[in-house]
Amino acid sequence: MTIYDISEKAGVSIATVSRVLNGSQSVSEKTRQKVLDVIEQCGYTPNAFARGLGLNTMKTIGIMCADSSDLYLAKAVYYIEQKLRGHGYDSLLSCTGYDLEAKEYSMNLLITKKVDGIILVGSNFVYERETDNRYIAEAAAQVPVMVLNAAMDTPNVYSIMSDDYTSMYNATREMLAGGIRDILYFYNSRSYSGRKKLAGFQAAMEEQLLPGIAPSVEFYRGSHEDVHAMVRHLKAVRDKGKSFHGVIAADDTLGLAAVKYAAEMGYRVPEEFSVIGYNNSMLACCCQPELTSIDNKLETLCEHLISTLLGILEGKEMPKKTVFSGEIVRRGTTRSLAPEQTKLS
Amino acid sequence: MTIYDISEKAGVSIATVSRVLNGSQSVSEKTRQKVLDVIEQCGYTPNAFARGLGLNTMKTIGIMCADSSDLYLAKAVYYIEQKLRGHGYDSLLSCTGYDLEAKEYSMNLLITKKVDGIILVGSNFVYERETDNRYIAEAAAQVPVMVLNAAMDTPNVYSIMSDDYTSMYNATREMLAGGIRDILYFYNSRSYSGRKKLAGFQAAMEEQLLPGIAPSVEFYRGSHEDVHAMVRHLKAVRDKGKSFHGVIAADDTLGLAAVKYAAEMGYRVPEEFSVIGYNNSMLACCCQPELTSIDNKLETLCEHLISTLLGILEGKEMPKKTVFSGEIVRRGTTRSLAPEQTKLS
DNA sequence: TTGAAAGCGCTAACAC
DNA sequence: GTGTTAGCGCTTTCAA
Repeated sequence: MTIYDISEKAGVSIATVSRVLNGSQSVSEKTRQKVLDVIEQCGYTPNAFARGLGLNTMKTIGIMCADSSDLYLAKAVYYIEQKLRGHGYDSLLSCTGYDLEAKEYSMNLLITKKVDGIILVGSNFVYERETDNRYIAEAAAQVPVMVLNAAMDTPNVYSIMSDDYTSMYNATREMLAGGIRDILYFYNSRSYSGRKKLAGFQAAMEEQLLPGIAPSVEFYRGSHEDVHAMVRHLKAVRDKGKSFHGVIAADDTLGLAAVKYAAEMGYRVPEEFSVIGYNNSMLACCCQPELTSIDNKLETLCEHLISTLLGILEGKEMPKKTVFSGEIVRRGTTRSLAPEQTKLS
Repeated sequence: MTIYDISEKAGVSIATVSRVLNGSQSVSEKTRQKVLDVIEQCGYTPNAFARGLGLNTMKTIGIMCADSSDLYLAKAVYYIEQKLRGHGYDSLLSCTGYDLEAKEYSMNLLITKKVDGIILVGSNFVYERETDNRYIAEAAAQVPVMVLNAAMDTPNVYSIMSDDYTSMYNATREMLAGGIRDILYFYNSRSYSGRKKLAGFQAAMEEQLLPGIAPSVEFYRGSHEDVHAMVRHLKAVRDKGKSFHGVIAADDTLGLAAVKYAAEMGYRVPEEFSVIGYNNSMLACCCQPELTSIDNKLETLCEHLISTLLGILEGKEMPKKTVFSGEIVRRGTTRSLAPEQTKLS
């Protein structure tokens, strides 16, 4: 069933059918009705490939995501897909994993499929070394590239992010204000936002520590889901003699592991041991006591990401970088402070 | 940059370029090299739309998923996307929500986009009423439809599932064998697999209860992520005078809520209160004590789903229905039984 | 308001 | 082994 069949049955030319299909004004009401009737009756739908060929777009956006089963990334993908479809765009999903080569490969595939834009979900796509980000710049030469949670100063690359540095800085200050000095920073990613978070922690710590003393940080390499391995990691740190009574985690899963660790060590939380997580995911409510965590306004970020992208696709000038601030959500793993106490001297 | 440009620069016809592109044998090594050089040098990539139009496929599979931010569904989507891409297929993701109309709409969109097949992730796509499943049958008239975790006896619809009925039946028997009689079944979905699980629970209970006494079941309607609301729901049940010392949950989130509930009520788990969850997700390791849960082998299901789909697309005859059995993973929320005790008299 | 016809860029059947 | 050419099904000038 093609446009020719319809035009024939309706006794008009294919051009007229095409006009009806595309809602052109210059078709008489009578003709339109006749054509619509035939279309309805035949259950005809235009061939998307042919249309794509003519218009050079199939209204599809490529979404790249290292691991869409990660709680946080999955939510982002979900928001993004929903909002895109609300605007008539389809989403081509590509779960790339964390390996650079795989990312480059996926990126090329998406470009080959002629998507109208690419969204990088998660800051792990942006590397520290300029050369490792060339694949993004190359893609951006073809289509607009949106980056969630990371910034890149590259033409046609747009960033939407939360101010992770400041969020972490404030969280650290707050824990310090609560009287905890031996804080361990527990993280599992050296991504763009991972680096910002770490820097925020270090900045706050260095204001308080004696000069020359480095803040404690621990990098966890294992599976992002293996809470037991995270707990083991913390125990190993302790067994090596590094003592800590507070953990600031780059992620709620790590934070939850810290809560479990505290329980296993017999610490009372938050009296003897404090924890702050990141992302304010459902995990924060899954442990006991519940986890204080930083909300980075994911849905807002995604909304802005999409509206920026749509603007670009319409040819509008849009901001290259949009930054929102995060917010600490206090629960049971941190001591509540009197308002004046939250300010450090 | 088109195939014409390449053919011209290489001094051959477009047919030859096309042959090189598609790895045809009947091209002399010399010509092939020349063409490849030009392609490389120009950075040419074939236009996917034109190709799609000619071949009538763009090697794309539509993935429908009510909520890809759900822990379980997200994992399924992840596995499926990975395996598809491993076989050269792209994934068009559509998060439909739980509303029937939205599902019908999304399904049509995917068909319109001319995907090669559709995968329904999660049993909530299959309704109890035959007429509500017409949209699936209609789609299946166009392309193969794969259903994860639900069965449908419809041409061109293929089901891959875990035996939820038996898993739940066994889990319930095991809790009964542990000496708990006042078990509450806590669920939040009347999907296909939701109905099977419920039936498994009821069957096991009815073997033990006095005739005429109905097993306790509670349906939770709230957000799938709101653990607090789930706990409140359980408290409300208790406040209405229904007492229970065991919870079998249709989902780990509900199970985790039951563990929280027990803690808030001051029950010792598992001595005074038992819980079994479902899906064996990371949540099972997030609560204290850790949650006994049923593993339904999601990755295996997804693997078989994909290989079945690929078989169908190659024109092979494939099984309409594939069933795997689940497995109970025992953790801290159930009493461990001596082997002979696990058998009920 | 309508129609004829020229692309869009590729594949594949057929001829050489 | 290589080239010619006819589609694939649509959009969009340009004329009428």
